[in-house]
Amino acid sequence: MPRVEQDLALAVRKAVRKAQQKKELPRFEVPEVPIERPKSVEWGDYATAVCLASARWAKMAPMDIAAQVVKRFPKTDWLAEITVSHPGYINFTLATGWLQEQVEAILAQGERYSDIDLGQGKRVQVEYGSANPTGPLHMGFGRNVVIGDTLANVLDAAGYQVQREYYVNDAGTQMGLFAESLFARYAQALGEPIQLPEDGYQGEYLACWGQEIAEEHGREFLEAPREQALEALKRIGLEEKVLGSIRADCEALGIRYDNWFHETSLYSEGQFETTMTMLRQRELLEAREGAVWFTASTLNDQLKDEVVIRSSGEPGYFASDIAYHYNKLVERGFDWVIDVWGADHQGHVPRMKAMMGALGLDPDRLTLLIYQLVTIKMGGEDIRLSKRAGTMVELGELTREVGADAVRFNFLSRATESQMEFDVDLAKEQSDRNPVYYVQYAHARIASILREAEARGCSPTGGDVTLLAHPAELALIRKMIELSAVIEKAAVNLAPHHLTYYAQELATLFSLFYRDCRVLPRKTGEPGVTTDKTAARLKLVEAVKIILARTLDLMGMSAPERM
RNA sequence: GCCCCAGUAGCUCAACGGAUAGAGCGCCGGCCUUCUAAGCCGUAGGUUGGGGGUUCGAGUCCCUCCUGGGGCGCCA
Repeated sequence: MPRVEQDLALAVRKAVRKAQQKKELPRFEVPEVPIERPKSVEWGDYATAVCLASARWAKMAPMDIAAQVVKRFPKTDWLAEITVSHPGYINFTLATGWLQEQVEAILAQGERYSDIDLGQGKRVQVEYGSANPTGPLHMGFGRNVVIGDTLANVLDAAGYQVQREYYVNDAGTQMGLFAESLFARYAQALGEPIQLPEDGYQGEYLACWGQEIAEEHGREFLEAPREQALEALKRIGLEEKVLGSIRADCEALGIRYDNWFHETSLYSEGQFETTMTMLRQRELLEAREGAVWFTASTLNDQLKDEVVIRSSGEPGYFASDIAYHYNKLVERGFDWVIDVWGADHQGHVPRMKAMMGALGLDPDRLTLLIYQLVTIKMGGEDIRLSKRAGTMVELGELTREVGADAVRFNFLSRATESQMEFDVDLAKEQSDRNPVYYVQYAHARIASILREAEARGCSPTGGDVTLLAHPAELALIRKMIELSAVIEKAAVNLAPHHLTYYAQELATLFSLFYRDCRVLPRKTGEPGVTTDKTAARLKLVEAVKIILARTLDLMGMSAPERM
């Protein structure tokens, strides 16, 4: 895996020091050396503005500093040209030979060519999904699971050891309400005139599940004591119905999990007691108004105190979150924990950070990744989603109608901090023109070329990559080596949306190559392509297939051989 | 009232503090006897919500105002 940016930054730093030793530059502290990709080819493959930033410390014109740095730049075989341009940039152009070698390197290293070692094996847990388990996932949660799953892929590629977790909130009042609602639907299915609780879950899905349970179990739960019946329905509803549907929806979208963590286990295994004791010892708990409070206001006057144990004796959600995160960071010892949360939970972030401090943990070990909520447009109207009111579009339904790859791409192509509108009608209607198909089409075309090559007996074996000198070929190679930088950017900023843009750019460059450079000899007439060039281009095309497939894989999408 | 996020082309959205702000969709016009036309080429479209400031340099950082979304519960 090439680390061009890092090598360049180091070399620039070295050159400045050398020039300073030779008294060609005055002594000054070298600032961070930013390496960027210029927008125009006339500025080379990479550029740095470090001389512009240094000008005020060096008390010299940026152009003059740049000239001195270039003079002392260490010799390398992978750079062809180093130039200076106004108002003081240093521009670097990669050697053609080095670029061509990367094709061989990609073929040799395969899909892991672009992986980096940013994480150095650190153990990170990404928790995503984790909706209240009281019904099927709605569309809005698609954004949550797609961001989380893709981020996990990216961090894995960036050298972290990743665990993917779903937190099942199977304790608390919402579950109780769910059980009562399900009981009512079950009873109604058997002809009993039992009303839904006032704040109960109204969704159609509960009526279906009630019906199913009535068919499977008959009047069993009507005859049982109410408490016992509610417990049984809660268990059946949660394990069989809710989690069953969530697992199915995730699977349909290609969302993977390594672990499903049940909230109730925090109580049954003593985790909850342990953390409460810790907080008590640190004098952060206070009994007041019949409840027990976490006195966050003593830690930070921006914060309000928070109830941890309600006057009913039941722990509140914040209490279980403390225990849960203690479990992740201390008991299970993850170096870093990332929770993917919707913007409706943002108010919870400062409390969680304060809680980390209260437990004596470094707050940076916990990242709360907040994504802005999705607004749904259907039939030209904005729809408000509410599971309890039953107005929802189910994620599974969306996946069936629009297709998993298109759904993922749609949710993925926006930065997490920007609001997005999902126009369901447009997504269905335009599924053929969705950019995801553009990327997949490029992959399918490559597969087609390779099939055709085999049928005609053309082979890449012995292909000489130094024949790959056409501008379209070199542009493709340049884009391929960029994937490492994209993975890094996505991992550092927790911004998986960069992948979608990269994928489109790579596909575009392949399309241009396809237009300008024939791979296989023409069947009839001339001019054709020499055998040498065919072999070299087959190597290039195979490499592109690897990088494109890897990019699609990181986004959790399929790389079709035919379309 | 206080806190968080956003405001960029007709629409949906990009842009590590860097050079001339970019894509897709949509509009209009071209290109299939040749490896997949789900493709390619061309045209049009912008005072980056308004106003100040910091900086060699601001869509990006700071202040302020306006607009939209979210939060401020013994729900999660």
